[in-house]
Amino acid sequence: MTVARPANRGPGAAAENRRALVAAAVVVFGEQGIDAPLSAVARRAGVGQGSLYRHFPDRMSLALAAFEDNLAQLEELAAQDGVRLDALLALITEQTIESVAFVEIVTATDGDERLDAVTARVSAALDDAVRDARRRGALRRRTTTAEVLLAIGMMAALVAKTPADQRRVTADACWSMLRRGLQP
Amino acid sequence: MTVARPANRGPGAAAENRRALVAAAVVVFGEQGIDAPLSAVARRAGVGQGSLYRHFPDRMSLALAAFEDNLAQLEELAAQDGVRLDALLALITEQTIESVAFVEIVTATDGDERLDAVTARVSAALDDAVRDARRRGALRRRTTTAEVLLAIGMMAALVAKTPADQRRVTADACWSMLRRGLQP
Amino acid sequence: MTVARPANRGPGAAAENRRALVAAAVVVFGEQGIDAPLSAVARRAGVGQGSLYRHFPDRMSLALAAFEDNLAQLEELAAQDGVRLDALLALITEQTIESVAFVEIVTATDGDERLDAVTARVSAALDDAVRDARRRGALRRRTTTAEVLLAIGMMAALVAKTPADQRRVTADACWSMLRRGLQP
Amino acid sequence: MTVARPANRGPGAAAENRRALVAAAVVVFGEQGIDAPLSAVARRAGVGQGSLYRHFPDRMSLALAAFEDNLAQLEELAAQDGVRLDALLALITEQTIESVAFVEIVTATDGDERLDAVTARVSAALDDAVRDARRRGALRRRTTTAEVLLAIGMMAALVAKTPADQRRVTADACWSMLRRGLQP
DNA sequence: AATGAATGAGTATTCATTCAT
DNA sequence: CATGAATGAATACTCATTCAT
Repeated sequence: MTVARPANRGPGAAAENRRALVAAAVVVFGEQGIDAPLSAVARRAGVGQGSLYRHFPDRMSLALAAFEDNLAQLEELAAQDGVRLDALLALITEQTIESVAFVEIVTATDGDERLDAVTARVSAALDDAVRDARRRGALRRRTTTAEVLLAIGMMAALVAKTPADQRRVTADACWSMLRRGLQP
Repeated sequence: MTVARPANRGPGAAAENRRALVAAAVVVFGEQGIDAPLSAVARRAGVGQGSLYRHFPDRMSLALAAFEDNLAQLEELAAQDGVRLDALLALITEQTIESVAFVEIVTATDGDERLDAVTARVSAALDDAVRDARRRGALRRRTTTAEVLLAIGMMAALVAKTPADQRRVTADACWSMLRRGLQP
Repeated sequence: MTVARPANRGPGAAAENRRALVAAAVVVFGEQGIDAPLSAVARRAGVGQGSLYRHFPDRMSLALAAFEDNLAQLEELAAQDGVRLDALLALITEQTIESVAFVEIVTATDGDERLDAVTARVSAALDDAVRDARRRGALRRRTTTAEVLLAIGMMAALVAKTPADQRRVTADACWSMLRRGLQP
Repeated sequence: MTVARPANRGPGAAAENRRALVAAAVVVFGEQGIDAPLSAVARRAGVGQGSLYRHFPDRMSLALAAFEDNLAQLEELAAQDGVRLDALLALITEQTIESVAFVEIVTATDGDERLDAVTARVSAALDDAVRDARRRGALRRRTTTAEVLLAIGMMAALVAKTPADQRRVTADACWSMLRRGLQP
């Protein structure tokens, strides 16, 4: 007895599925955190579980794809002329507030090397602005990008544990203290 | 369906069981975080599931018991004459390094009021030292205990996400920046 | 290490405990039905689990004791001069409405012989009134007590499945039909 | 911790699984009542727990599916020309005798609206026959379908509490009295 | 290459019953 | 004889992952 099979949109749907999965992951991870059920992502994407696994063999690869957008935005902003460090930090803060998972991923503990790559990209995106801020006297002499990343990490880690409706306030309070720690 | 019953060490084992459960919880939560399976705690304590639930009706009550020791230590230290804020922060940092779960609890998001009590106790333990530090000029004028708690929160949140073997280094780096943010 | 043991009121408390257990059972079974946790009964009675088991080795023996009162009331009423069947049925109906468990026990399916004894007592309590009702022409000729018990059983079984706040209405509706079935 | 995976008969097994689950539910619920462990149903169906939950997200949906057959039979019979109320009641009685759970469901107390739908279907199935019986003088004037349902409810509630081997006798006795209550 | 059903291990929680004190 | 803690079996439910079609 053959069971009614729903539409199999065929190979052509591959790219479309991938996009849908990423979009769904952004939302689901953003709402429920990085431990959200993958089935929820697949469901929201309107895509079979199997396809999810084909495109993204593990949770991390899906998460990375989901937040590639954030990274790209950051890099794009960083590439603009005369962008100040504050603007970049503001963007990162915004992204953090919007999605718990973004932080959970970036500060994840698994020895996954793909994460190192992410950190490297963020670091690279900040590098110029850090140097510029140092020159302008907005940062203490000898402040490294790593230190700025540390500050970001602290803010983000705390904001991630904060109920959504208080995140912005918390983030502001964090920066208010951290900025004094970074300034000359 | 009555089955052979294993040893029932009797009510006399109650206190011992409780201790064993708390000890197990310290280890298990410390290693796996606050979401660790309760069955793992029971197993490690060598105690039946039912006994765990009798002693600690929910996860939070077990967690609180597990970290009561930390709080007590903190309060004891705070009660000593002439204790400086740095010493208290050092103790908290040490506790954080030793157990992920401690932070997860303290910074937990659930509206559990027992957590507010914990925060209140930490706050109370720091209060005198904060005032003293302000007077000594070790803190900026008008720095509140709440701000100190914020700093602790950031440090702890980040350390909690750091692999065990790098926690101390990370904690030091955090404080190095946070201290500048707190000082005049 | 000796654990603090709460009051052991000693053997003298036996009778008192028994009474407390029965009273608690009436309430708990009445509210939650015959499958209520025995621990709830012990707790409400303020008596140890062990004592419960000593007095009542199984659920049924506790249940029977709990509803002995109902039976006694019925027998008492039945013993009065000139009592009509209707009065007895009204009492039984009232008891049914008040406690689901009463029915659950009386109509229980287990081959427990103690239940047969209960049925026999109810039957005996009704016998005279049934005979009288037949004589008065309030029951069809040849109506047996067993038939009356059947009617009671149907009413009770249905009422037992009815939400508490609709039991009285349901009971009335039942009797309204059943009475036509019993009358000449 | 990936373990050896047993046969996955594939999606083709879906319909077959569903059927097996329903069949198992009929038996298990019929034997043990509506509170039977769902795991017992899954086991008897030779189907994974997860599949059970996929097909039937809650106990009630499984139960309804299990007794859909009974309803369908009833509706089919009701649709035939010139069917008498007695025939419908006989069928219902037969179904009741065969499965405790059928009654437990139909007379269930939860406010589940799906149950109201079932009651409505039974009611609809009886309506014509009730009207006809009234016309033929087989029912008292003004007897409503609701009253007939009440009679069914009483019979069923009692039969459900009767040991399997005495159900038929009990059911006959019930109807014998109830019929007098329904007739002119 | 897509689909979505199948699978069962894992976890939380409850409760009847036993037994040391 | 009372006490109440101990025990673990039983059950509901979820979800990561596999795989027939």
